[in-house]
Amino acid sequence: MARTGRPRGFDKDQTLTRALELFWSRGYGATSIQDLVDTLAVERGSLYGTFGDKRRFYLEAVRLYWEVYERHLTAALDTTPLLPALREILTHPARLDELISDVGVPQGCLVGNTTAELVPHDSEATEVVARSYRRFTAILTDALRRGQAAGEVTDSARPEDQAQLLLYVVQGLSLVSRAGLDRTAALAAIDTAIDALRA
Amino acid sequence: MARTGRPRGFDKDQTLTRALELFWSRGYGATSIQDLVDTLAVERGSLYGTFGDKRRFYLEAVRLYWEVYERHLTAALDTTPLLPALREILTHPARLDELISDVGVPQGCLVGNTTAELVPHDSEATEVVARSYRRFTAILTDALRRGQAAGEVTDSARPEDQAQLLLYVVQGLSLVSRAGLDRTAALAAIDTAIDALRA
DNA sequence: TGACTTCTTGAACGCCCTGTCAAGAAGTTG
DNA sequence: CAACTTCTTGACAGGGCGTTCAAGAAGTCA
Repeated sequence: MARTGRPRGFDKDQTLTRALELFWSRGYGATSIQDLVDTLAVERGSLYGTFGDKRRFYLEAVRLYWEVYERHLTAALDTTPLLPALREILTHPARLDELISDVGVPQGCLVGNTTAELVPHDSEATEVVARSYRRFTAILTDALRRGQAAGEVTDSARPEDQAQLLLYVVQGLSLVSRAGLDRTAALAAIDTAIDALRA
Repeated sequence: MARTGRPRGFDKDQTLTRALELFWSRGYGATSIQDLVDTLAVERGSLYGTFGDKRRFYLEAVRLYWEVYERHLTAALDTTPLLPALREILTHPARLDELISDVGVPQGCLVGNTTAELVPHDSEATEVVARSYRRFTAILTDALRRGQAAGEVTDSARPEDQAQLLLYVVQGLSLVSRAGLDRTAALAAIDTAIDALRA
């Protein structure tokens, strides 16, 4: 029994990455299948055959986005001292190193954008988003715990609570920046947050 | 010359308020004119005649939302001591006293939701949103300056920067809460932020 | 080669959307 | 009353949307 057939004429991962960029810059609703067909140079039927319908396609892109982001996050926090790394993470919430939106403007965090657009109506999207947030706080909690143990981070609050607060800060910055980024003000606010963590 | 005609059969302000609730709970794109017609019990033509097209209608609702919010914000901060009031503001970002969404779930801040959905593509929306953020930071900056002068708030950072950071926190909390609110964790994070402001 | 499987293509379907418009209803004014 | 203005109603147009599908192309396997 032959299990093979005509091979795909495009690279699945690369196509998903480019779709991610488009979804990221335009949002879910404002990105039509036709937009995807035009941008990806893959016909409708092939997209449906490969990725399922639009929603599945989008959610897959969000998962990929988070996967990449989490890798960067973990790598960045695996250093000493911690606070400069944390500052770096807060400073660039709207851009990943490998995935930069096609417009020059910050597009925010795709997970955050998804939260605003699909949550809480879409339960699957809610799961993906909620899990990303849990992962973020878990990773930061670990790092902050190490920071506290090393005497670098203040122990006036629990690492869990500091991490949760930083989630709010990074998502807030990411969102607000879409409306126009005053880089100086943003940096000053971030430094204020970092200073508050200092032991 | 007669300047009058048949009077409107519905209350304009009340209709706008109810439209605001619908837009708030569903978002711009996911709210169809038909939804509005059904919910508001006002026919399409009347809506178009009164509020213009969908975008103008929505932006008017966002302006109203902000107007109400700003009134509450100003009133809440016009008290001593400042920090409890600030805590109250951070605690309830997703609900206004007078405007509560029809679902039990937090729907976030309508300005934040607009930022995610229409900004930066829609320049008029960007203006409305950016101005709301500027007003928020201005009001909080004033309050924090008074708090610093009174010795209640730490002067280890400039009031402007503290205010900007609080904007991020409130917007981040508001957004993240849509994906499911862990009230205990949220409160702990907010207390962490408030404690960091204490002199 | 021929059978089989998978991918590609692009036309077509049905749906819902925003926005318009003409006819009628409901007021005010003189 | 008649003239005038404004609002209401709901059908309608036109377009874009997501999705499907049949026919053909391009591979593998025996």
